[in-house]
Amino acid sequence: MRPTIKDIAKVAGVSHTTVSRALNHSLSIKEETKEKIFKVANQLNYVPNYNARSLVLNKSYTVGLFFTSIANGTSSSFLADVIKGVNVAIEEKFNLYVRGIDDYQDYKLINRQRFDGIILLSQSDEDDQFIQHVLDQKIPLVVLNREMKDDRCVINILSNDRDGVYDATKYLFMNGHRKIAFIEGKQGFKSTKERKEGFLDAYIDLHLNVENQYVVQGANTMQSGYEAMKVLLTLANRPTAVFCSNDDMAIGAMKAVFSEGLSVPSDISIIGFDDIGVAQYTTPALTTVKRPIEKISEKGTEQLLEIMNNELTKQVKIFLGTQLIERDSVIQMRTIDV
Amino acid sequence: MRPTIKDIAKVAGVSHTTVSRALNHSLSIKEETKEKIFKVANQLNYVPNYNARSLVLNKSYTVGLFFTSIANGTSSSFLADVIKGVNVAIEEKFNLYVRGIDDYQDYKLINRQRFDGIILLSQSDEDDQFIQHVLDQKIPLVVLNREMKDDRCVINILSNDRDGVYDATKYLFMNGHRKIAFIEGKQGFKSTKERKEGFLDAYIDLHLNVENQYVVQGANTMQSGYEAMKVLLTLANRPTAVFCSNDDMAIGAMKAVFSEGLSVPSDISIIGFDDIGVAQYTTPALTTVKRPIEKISEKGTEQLLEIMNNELTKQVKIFLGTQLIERDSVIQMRTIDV
DNA sequence: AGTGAAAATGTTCACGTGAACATTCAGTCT
DNA sequence: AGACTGAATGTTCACGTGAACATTTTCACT
Repeated sequence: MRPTIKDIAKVAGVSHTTVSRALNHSLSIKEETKEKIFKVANQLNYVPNYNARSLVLNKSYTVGLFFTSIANGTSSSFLADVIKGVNVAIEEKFNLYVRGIDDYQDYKLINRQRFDGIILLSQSDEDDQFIQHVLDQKIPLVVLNREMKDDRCVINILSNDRDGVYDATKYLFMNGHRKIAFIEGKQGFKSTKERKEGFLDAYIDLHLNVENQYVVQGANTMQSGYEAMKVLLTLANRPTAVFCSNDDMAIGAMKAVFSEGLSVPSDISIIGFDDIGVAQYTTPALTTVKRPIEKISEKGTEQLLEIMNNELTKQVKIFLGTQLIERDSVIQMRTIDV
Repeated sequence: MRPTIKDIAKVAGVSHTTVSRALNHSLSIKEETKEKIFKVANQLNYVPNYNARSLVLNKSYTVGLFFTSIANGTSSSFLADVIKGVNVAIEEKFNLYVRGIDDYQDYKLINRQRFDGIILLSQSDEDDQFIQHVLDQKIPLVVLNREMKDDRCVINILSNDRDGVYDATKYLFMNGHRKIAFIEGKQGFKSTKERKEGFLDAYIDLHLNVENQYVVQGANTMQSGYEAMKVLLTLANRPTAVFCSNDDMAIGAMKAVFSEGLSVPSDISIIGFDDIGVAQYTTPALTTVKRPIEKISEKGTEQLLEIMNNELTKQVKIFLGTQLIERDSVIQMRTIDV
């Protein structure tokens, strides 16, 4: 059996409380005693029992990392980037649990005893129910990636997708494009709505006529991007540029263009969103809007740890800027037909 | 404060042990009492305290999912596929804990009290130290993705990379290629070695002369594939086909070919390994060797749960086959120069 | 040396659960 | 009816830790 503080106490000839205090660096322990206890602890190869500690302190040393869904609509690179970001910032003593909200039948299992804090990568308004549950449980919460409109006490970190799309659309315009199509993301995702709004705002500000047929539904997957582009290519009045709500769909869309014997960007310019790893390795390299998802995750984790330590529940909303990454999938139109 | 079994006991007018027994479906509880207790438990919205339970039962309800490293050398798609696979099979009551081995300074924190079972996606022989630690702790273990040669008690599930590469190399040969180059994976990874061996075996069996300059080092990243291919393209006697140890590098390699104004597959044929999501959306679509990593993860999780429940430590080694996926990045050579 | 205060350590208890052992109860057999 | 049996439930304790409160030790100051 692995040693407990009582075993250490016996060997060191002190009471178990003294050991506890020493290990927790209490100030009222003589330096000498402390050293002795640490020595014994090391000799016995002591490891604290987190379950017992959790029980008495009512802490879990666990941080939950939740996604709206892990199986559906969450791209690999998104999942991986988030996990990497969180891993950078999280302390070793914390366990990191990864799950999709949709894996849960019942939120009962999500409570203070099990989670010291929760990071939610929220993609859909439907997560609100989950968020409410977490808040009810008074579990420190950080919501990333989706803006929380109401004034509930949460840390909210996100990228300004709307502006990102707006700027990208304008960029297409500045390059002479007037017939700009848009491939939407997965229905029900907040980012889908945000990005579409950014696009429409730009369209209006640029005094372009919004043609319904230029807005096509996708589902955030490469396949859906492929299919959506196929539809756009059948149009009599074909667009000269297509904005795809994420890079995965942009990759699918490029494939669709090639499959018709057309070229990117000569025939069709394409812009994506996210700047995933492959984006710079496609041919042509994908012009896209970089969303600092790893940074967001890292920052969010830091904020969460801060709340967990200080117990103060300040409310913060941080927008991390997006950035247009110019690569080779957009061409400058020579003839501008207004 | 959330209710405990003692609160339930008080309301139901029984002892807390009776409540405990009822909730755990003990046979020696009258059906009537049991019903009453469940009713009260539901009314009070009772949720068991896992910390207390863990303390007394010495179980953690936690499964650890470990990677050799999360930040280095593990591709996004690999990470995501594994997590998805595990999530399919794991039961709701278990927490899933994700970390890279290299995030740990000290394995002390990895012990039976914290982990009921561990799934290791092993990529390097250096993981052996970790494996030994886990075995010493008598934590049920499943090692995926890398073959364990010795007879220690583990479940070992993996794909037969060597055969996969062998077959793919032969496929290039059958298509008339004689000058076949090879881009190695990240140094220190077992898969790197396995795949290289498969390649060399094929080379020998096909009576080809192994040219040292045809074997170039990579690091599993797209960038490294790009750079490695650049080197190959400078050779006086340029290869007609290149086998890349993973798809990421294949994507980088393709980019390198294009950047020289050459074409895939007309000038250079390329084969990858893994069959990641984008592989079918590159242009040309990437011919590759499919490795069923999600299946491996799912299967591994099932096996782990089995051991954890039955307590019996059987030893299993399962090879899941790889499969050559013919797409468009390999061309049949017309002139065969032996 | 004696006093008092602060520093250092010890004793006891609680956390929520489940197991071992103890007791009660209902029903059966003589 | 009394003794016995097994089912049903209760009592007590342990798990490992840390907090509250209690006690002892140390040391400065008179």
